[in-house]
Formats: sequence, structure tokens, C-alpha cells
Amino acid sequence: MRRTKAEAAETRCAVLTAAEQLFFEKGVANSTLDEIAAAAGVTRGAVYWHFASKSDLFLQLYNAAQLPRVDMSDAAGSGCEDTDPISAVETIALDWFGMLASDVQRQRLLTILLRTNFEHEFEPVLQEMDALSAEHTKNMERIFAKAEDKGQLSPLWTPAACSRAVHWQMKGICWEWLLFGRKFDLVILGGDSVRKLFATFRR
Amino acid sequence: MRRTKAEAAETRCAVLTAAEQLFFEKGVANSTLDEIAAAAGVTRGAVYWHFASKSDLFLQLYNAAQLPRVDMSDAAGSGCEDTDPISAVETIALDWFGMLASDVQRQRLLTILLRTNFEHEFEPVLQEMDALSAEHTKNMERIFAKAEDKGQLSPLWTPAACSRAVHWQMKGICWEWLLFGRKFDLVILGGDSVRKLFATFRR
DNA sequence: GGTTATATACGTGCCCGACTGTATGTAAAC
DNA sequence: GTTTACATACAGTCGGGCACGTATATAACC
Repeated sequence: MRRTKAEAAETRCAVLTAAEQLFFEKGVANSTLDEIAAAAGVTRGAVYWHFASKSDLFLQLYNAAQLPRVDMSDAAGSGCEDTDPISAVETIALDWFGMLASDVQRQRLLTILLRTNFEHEFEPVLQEMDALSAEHTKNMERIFAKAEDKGQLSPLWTPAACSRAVHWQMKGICWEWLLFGRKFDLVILGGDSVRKLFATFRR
Repeated sequence: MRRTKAEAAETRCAVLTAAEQLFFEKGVANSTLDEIAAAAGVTRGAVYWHFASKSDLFLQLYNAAQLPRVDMSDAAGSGCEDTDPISAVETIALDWFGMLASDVQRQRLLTILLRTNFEHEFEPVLQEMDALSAEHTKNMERIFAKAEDKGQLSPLWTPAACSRAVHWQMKGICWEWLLFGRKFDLVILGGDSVRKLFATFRR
């Protein structure tokens, strides 16, 4: 029963979704291709048609849902990066919480990635994540530097310190939320904590 | 060739150490009992003598190196919890960094735990970790409340908010350090960030 | 203090299920 | 008719659990 191209694409997508679900629930190593295929409503033959191996499936899963590059110039769209840089970053940070809270797929992917041992074939993924992280902090630092130039930054802080503080605060919040069962309200409690932190940045 | 009790204890310890090392490097699921036994200089027979199963080995590993309960009253030993509560908590936090940075075993164990899927038989471990975490934040909040009573707390913050901020900040720092190859100096950079955060707590 | 009995601390080998990869079949799409 | 998109069957390996063997430590007894 050969399927049309559209149906094949559906199948491929179903396999990816099933893999994401199972990788998230049981971990990558504890999930079998049989389970994944069954969850997708196909057999292992279909999986092997679309993906070369389990590792390939993992990598395709990572590449399919590309992590957002959180372009800081988006904040320029909100129109205040030049007049109130600190608030601009704050908005981006809070928006990120909202986005993550409403995107179950991203929650699962990030959780999987956090639990991954990046050894051997998966190392490039780790490099990418590192690069992305470095880019984010660099962009943030740049905007905080603007705030400093305008005299809006508290003398207690430096742009680099602000950037690191926000970065770590958000990672702490998001990771605990993801790794330990999302037991609190990310937007409310997490947002509150971030807002309080940003308040200390302002002169 | 039966060994003495002391030798047996050594063997057991060697297996635990080898397991910790391999679980850390390759993940629990990707480490075989054969590898672990070989790394410990014994065979699987020895492993099965000391441990009922692989899961049991994991649990014994967790129980062997009990997470520190970071008794906040220890800070009373430093003598300033009552006069300068904020500094007392700050000291505990910074000490924690130093302790983690110098304890490779704890680094590995925490990394393993972070990457663990706590499903089925491992759920109680998750509960324990949660309880410990809750206890820490509660103790911190209590001390910050003392600071508030003394009028030492900035009006920007509440005891609960301080506690959460410190908690998440430290988790963000430690977890990034552990999960992504310890690429920065935990005590220097992490400590600096935490100190700056504490500075904003003070009136 | 020597002998003996028993528990101990493993090593070794086997079984069994599970999982991966591949080869082949097949029916429909093109 | 050929290629596609799977399903099915098969081979092979790997790893965990367990039974069993075995040599020695340890204790009990004489």
C-alpha cells in the first residue's frame, strides 16, 4: 500500500513526534525503534525508510525544531531598545517564558537535550547550543551597555554582570521547571523573579 | 580466592566508583555491567554479589554519597546569622560553590542525577531531591525574613523572592557548569554573580 | 593450636529476551 | 515498468540475570 508523497511526509512527521514523546518520557537510550514506530502507527520498516538509524533520528529531531535565535533586534520592533534598553531585554526575557510555557514541543525537546550525553556523534549539537548561548549573552551585554551609556544602569552592575545574571537566572528557572515536572507557574513565578532582578538593574 | 572483609569492601567501593565514572561519561543506560566490572578490575559476578541489579547499583550510588543537607544553622557557627543574616546566607552560598568545585565525586553524581529520567523505580529519588530543595529555600526564606525584621532588606525584595532568586541563580550557574563541560570558573564567575545579587538585597 | 565446617566473595558459563540492522516482499503511485 | 513507501521476516549481537563452581576467610570445636 504505497502512500502519496503527502502521506509519506505525514508518516515522517508522525515518527518524529512519537520519537520526541518517547525520548522525553523514557530517555533516548531507553526508547526502542519498535515503540516509536508503534506509537506512530507504523512499523520499524517505515522508520528505517525515513531515517538511517536511531542516532540519525535524534539528529533530525534536533534539526527539525530549530532553537529560536531570539533575534535581539526583534526588540527594536517593540520600539524601545534605544530609549529604554533594560525594559527591552526584560520584555524579551518575559516573552521567552511565555513562548516556552505555551510550546509543549519545545519543552520536550529542551528536556531531551538537557538529559543528553553529548559524546561522540552528538558533540556538534553541543557546540551549536554553546554558540547559541554565547550569542544570546553577547547580545544582551550589548544592549545593557547601551543602558550604561545612557546612565540608566545601577552602579552596582556592569553590562557583563547583568547579562550573566539574567542568563543564569533564566536557565535556573527554565531548567528546574523542565527537569522537575513543571511544578510551578513559569510565567507567574518565573516572570516575577526576573522582573525583580531587572528592577535592581535600574538606577 | 575469597577475599577478606576489608578487601570485599574495597571491591564494592571500586565498583561504585567505576559505575559513577561510567554513568557520568556515557549515561546510565549506555553503560554495561561488564564495562563497570572491568573498570573496577573484577567481573560481573562480583557486581552481582554486592548489588542486586543495575537499578540497585544506581540507587546505592545515590545513597552512598548523600547530598549535603546544608544545615543553615551551620551558618550560626560563623556567628553572624543574627546580626547580619544576609551575609550569613551569602557565605553559605559561596561556600557551596567552593565545595562543589573541589568535590569531583559530587560533580559527577549531580550530573548523573540531572540527566536521569526519574520514571518508575527512580521516582522516590526525585521526591527526595524535591524535598531537599524545598527545605533549602524554606530555610533561606526564614533567614531573609530575619533580615527584613531588622530593616536590612531592600524594599524591592521580599524574603520569598530573595530565596527564589538565589535558589534559581545558583541552580542556573551550577547546572550550566555541570551539564556543559565546566567551561568557566565556578567560584570566580559564579561567586561574582551571586555576590552582586546579594548586594541588591541589602538596603 | 590444629582441624573441620560453613559462610563468603567472587569467577565463569549459560540462557534468554530484546534490540538493531538488513534483506526481501509488495502494492500502489507515477 | 519503474520507483516509492512501506511491511515483514530474518540474522546477529548484546546485555542482564542467574546458577553453579571454587577457593579462601572465619569461626567453632576439640
